[in-house]
Amino acid sequence: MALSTKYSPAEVEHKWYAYWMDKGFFHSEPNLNKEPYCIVIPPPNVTGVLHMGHMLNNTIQDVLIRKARMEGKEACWVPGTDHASIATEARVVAMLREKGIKKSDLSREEFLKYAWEWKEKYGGIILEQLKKLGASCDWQRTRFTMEPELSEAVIDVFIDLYKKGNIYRGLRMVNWDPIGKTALSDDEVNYKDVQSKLYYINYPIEGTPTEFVTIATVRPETIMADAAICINPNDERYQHLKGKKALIPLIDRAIPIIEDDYVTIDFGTGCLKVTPAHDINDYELGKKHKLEVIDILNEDGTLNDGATIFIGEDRFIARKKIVKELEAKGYLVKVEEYKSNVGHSERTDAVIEPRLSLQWFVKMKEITKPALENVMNDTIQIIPPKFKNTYRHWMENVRDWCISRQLWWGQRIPAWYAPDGSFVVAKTKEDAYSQFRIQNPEIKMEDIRQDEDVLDTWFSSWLWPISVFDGFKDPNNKDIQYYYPTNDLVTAPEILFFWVARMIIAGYEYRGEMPFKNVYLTGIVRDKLGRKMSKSLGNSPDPLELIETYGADGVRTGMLFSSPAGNDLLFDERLCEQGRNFSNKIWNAFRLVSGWKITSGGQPVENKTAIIWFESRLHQTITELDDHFKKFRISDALLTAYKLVWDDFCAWYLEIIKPEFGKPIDQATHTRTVNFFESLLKILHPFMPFITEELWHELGKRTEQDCIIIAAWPRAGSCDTAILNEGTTAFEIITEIRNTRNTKNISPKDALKLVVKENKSGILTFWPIIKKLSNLSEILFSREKIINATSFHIQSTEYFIPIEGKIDSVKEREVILKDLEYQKGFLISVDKKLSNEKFVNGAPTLVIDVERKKKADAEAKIKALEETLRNI
RNA sequence: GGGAGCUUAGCUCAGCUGGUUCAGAGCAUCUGCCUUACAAGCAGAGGGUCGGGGGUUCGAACCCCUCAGCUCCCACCA
Repeated sequence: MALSTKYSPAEVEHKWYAYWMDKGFFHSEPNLNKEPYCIVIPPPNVTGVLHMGHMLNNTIQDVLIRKARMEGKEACWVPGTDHASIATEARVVAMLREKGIKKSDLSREEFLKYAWEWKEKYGGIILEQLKKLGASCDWQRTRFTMEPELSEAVIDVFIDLYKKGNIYRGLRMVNWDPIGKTALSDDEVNYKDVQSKLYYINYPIEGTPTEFVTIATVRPETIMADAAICINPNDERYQHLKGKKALIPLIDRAIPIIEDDYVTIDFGTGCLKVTPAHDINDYELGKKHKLEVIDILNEDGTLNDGATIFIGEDRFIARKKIVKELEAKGYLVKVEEYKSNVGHSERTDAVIEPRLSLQWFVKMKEITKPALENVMNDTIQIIPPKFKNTYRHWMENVRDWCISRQLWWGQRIPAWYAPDGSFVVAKTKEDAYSQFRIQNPEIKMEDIRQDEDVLDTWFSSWLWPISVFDGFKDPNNKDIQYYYPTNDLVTAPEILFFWVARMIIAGYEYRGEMPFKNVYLTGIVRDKLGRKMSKSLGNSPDPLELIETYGADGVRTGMLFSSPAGNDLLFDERLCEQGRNFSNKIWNAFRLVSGWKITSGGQPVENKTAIIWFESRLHQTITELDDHFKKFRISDALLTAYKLVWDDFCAWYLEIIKPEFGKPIDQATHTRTVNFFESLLKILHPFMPFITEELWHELGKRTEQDCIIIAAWPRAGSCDTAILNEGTTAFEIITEIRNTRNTKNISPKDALKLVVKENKSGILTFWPIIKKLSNLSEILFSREKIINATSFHIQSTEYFIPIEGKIDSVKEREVILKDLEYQKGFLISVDKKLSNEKFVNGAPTLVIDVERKKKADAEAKIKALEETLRNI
């Protein structure tokens, strides 16, 4: 059956993925005879579906793991998902709402039952999608951050940190998400520029109702929570107000006018309303001046009784109503447009409300020390290194980490409370009970209740590189001893602090060792206009559709064609098209090679040369590839392989050895060519796993286990630079001849004669190749003048192509004169350099030798050109 | 406000220690080809004052200063 000229990936991909799984090639167990290589996946949210960021990220990881596997390492890629407490809980709440169930009507247990059901049903989608991409994860090791063993680890770590005094409970201003109804850590808040309004409001002075103090605020709905007006003590304008009181409009509550140089004189009106319950800075100011904290908001962002007016209204509706009333009663002075930076919840996008509450915190100062040190001294390497500074900046200014969340989906905080409010931290209620009994022998088991809150998701994912290993708590556990520390971590720079930094902290805290050696930070995938790909913009292509259109190999190569580490990737679907075209090119090269009949006849001399030449190119390229990989230049590695296959193998090598149509190829050349093809497939396999596996099996008879996925990565051998240089010259000659045909309108079918103007003819072993690829009838070597010929120069050698009647001597002269002019100019600049004493004294001899050679070459070429000119 | 980075061909980007013809690659473009592996292709070609200015150096895309534009991270002054 004739093979189609188009490669169709769809049928191949499913087949090989299933085969690899079936043969257990993805699975890894500790093997002391082999060097381990381990990657843990950045666990995607259980709520997630595959997006372009995942595609990039996981393609890179798969390239690395496949390369390691081929290098004979015990390659282990641990997959899994993250329970993502806020995001998942929000999904489940939404799902319940659709069913007409309110979360508030459910008990904790009932809700969690729904949540687990949801997770079982939808939680694995993304992992299934990764398989389509070809991700060679060890699926037997799939982990979930909330499975029992991992959850237990989280609780143990909490208790341990508490005992060490690194976890505490405290009343703090936290970022409150009124939609999620939970506290967020600082990192979960996104600040966005929002066009808002600055309201200037008059507060009457107590006792002198005609006198006012004007403040400016963007949040007029919080005036009922005001505890003071603050002025700068040095502000000349307000000296008369010192010691007086102001009345809050609408509610007429008197508040003191205080002084603090925190207030900027020339900002706004120079008067600041102080609202300790609803602003972080005001809270600090309030503490300093011992002001009353008046909380007027409920946890869902509506006004509470403390507000005394507009009770029950949403904060933003209340704002409008209050403004209206202030205006009606004459308190509103003016309104200005104002751009302010407003915090939004990363998960729900709600406007963050600073809120005072009791939360749990991790003290960061001490435990971050080894994590900072070992990144700065490159024990852990961050690629690209520019992120080291960002990392250091964060680590040096890190604040305590708020880890409690007012949610149900997650690991519940192991703190237990007695009716009197005292608490203990314990793994079980029984433990807590016995601890309480020491203080209070009267206490009853049923009086003890557990903290309602759960832990921040990152408090579980920071243990991921440790907790993914079975039985990791056992000090003699083989898995963790063998695989830890893992090798490379590939992730997006966005989660450098959320996750990467915290994993490093936990790694040193709990294993005394780094969790991974290298952190490779990918870029952010943007569209070709530079916008971040997002659902709301609708500018992100569906990865699965892309795979369907271009094949997984095509999409993988498309992603990698332009993704230097840490630089954003402007994704263009055309890159995938290029990847698909490359698959097709490989496919067609295979069609050519597989279609040949083999003869036992002799090997043409040009084939011998071609084989020596290509072998050198191959080895040279493998050396380059290994270097690129070592430096995590994945994109460069791919491009290097791409050029080797397309240019060197297909365009040169195959064209040289290709027999005339219908004629057979000699056995020796065929065997070597198949070997070369196999090496190329191996080099390509990490990037394009499917087509390479398919062709690997097409190219030879294979046993069941003989798959390219575990074939040995080619070793770089010696490389004959002399032959490579000869090849380069030969290809230049061929290109010049083809160019001559193009410009002179000579058909490739008309044979030409080439005259080389030199007496030494034996240097280049490539003459037969030149003859074949440029369709020459003969090649002559002569010092004689050649008439009626066009010519070109390669280095200082001149070549003639006699073409009767096609010579335009005026044009020929022009071309040569132009070249001559350039060469003369070049010679002058070289001469100038060489006659510069400082250069000759200052530059290394190697550089000077090069300049001397340049001079000699230029002189020879000028001489040759001048001679040609005389002959035209 | 603090920090980091970017600016090289129409586009996306390499350029690693200042020195080989160093001004590169891929894509796109143009010209000619459906030539028996491939038009998802083949053979050629054109295209750049390395953001502007200044300096250091025998020598600068690369080091320093300065100006301009862009991006990201951190902080959150009402």
